[in-house]
Amino acid sequence: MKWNALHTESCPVARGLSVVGDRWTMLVVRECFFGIRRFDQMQERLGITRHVLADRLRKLEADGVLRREAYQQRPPRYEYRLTDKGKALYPVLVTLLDWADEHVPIQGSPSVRLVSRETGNPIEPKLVDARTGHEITHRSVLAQTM
Amino acid sequence: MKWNALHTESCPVARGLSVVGDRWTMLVVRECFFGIRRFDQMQERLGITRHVLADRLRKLEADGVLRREAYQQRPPRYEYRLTDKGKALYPVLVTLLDWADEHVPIQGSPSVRLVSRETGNPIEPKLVDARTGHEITHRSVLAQTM
DNA sequence: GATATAGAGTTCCAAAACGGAACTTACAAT
DNA sequence: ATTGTAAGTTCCGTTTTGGAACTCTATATC
Repeated sequence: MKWNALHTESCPVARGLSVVGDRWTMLVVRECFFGIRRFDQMQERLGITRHVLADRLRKLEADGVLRREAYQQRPPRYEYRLTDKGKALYPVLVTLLDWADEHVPIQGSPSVRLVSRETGNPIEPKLVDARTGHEITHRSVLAQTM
Repeated sequence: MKWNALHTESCPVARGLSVVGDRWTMLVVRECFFGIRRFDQMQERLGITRHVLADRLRKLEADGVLRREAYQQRPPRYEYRLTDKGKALYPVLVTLLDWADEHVPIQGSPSVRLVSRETGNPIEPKLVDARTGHEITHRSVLAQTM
């Protein structure tokens, strides 16, 4: 199976990965959540090659995750912002961050924690069912094809 | 920056992606959650090349996400199972599934829904703070380096 | 006894993606 | 005239991937 064929897969996990499932894409999205909007800034912060960054930005725009906006004319300059679809990736980013923070530690390096913008209190992510409030685990839940 | 350098990055998102951030890895993990444990079965279901699958399984084992276990001697045959670290990836898989189900639709293809194993009721994933129960959004939360 | 099947890989090759560094284009500032 | 800024593009050598065939050990079948 070619990679692009994932786009047409019936499994939503595969379809999701067809958009964000490569080495750099989620890091670009992360930078956007950090408020980084410009090409050069992303390139320097990520250490990604300019070629690959340009390619990822194009794809993310084509997929509707980012929006390309001119912030000046003469010379034309563009910046990238998350669309609503892009912003909806936040839970994916947070669960990944939470998993890695616990399971892919690095000694001596500063860790990251999530805090409430309001209270400053630390936040502990937990995935629940919106209706019942029960935690979602692989034991309590079943994926069902409709 | 080389890909492997991500392992030593301070950002947990980057470290997480150094383990699961490629085209196939999360799909292999998905298969494991579905109960698929054997090489040939994964290869056929995923349509991945055998070469790449062997490589991913090796890496996932090295990273402690999967465990390789002999299920017979003569000839030696192995299967792969999720470790606790691997099982902890479930929320990442679910948030990705949920995002794609809503934002990367495919016309005419069967959708997927999550249901409770107990009640059979549909489940709607929501990421909350375990302490307060408040929903986690990019507006309410701040990532802070410690 | 010869052949087929199973299962977990390995090997080989051509095509695609990636990393690194320099180059382009359009303007502003010194 | 030269330097700086910003968003890319171009070129080239290395890595990774896709695809198909092959290996190796053992059991099952003709």
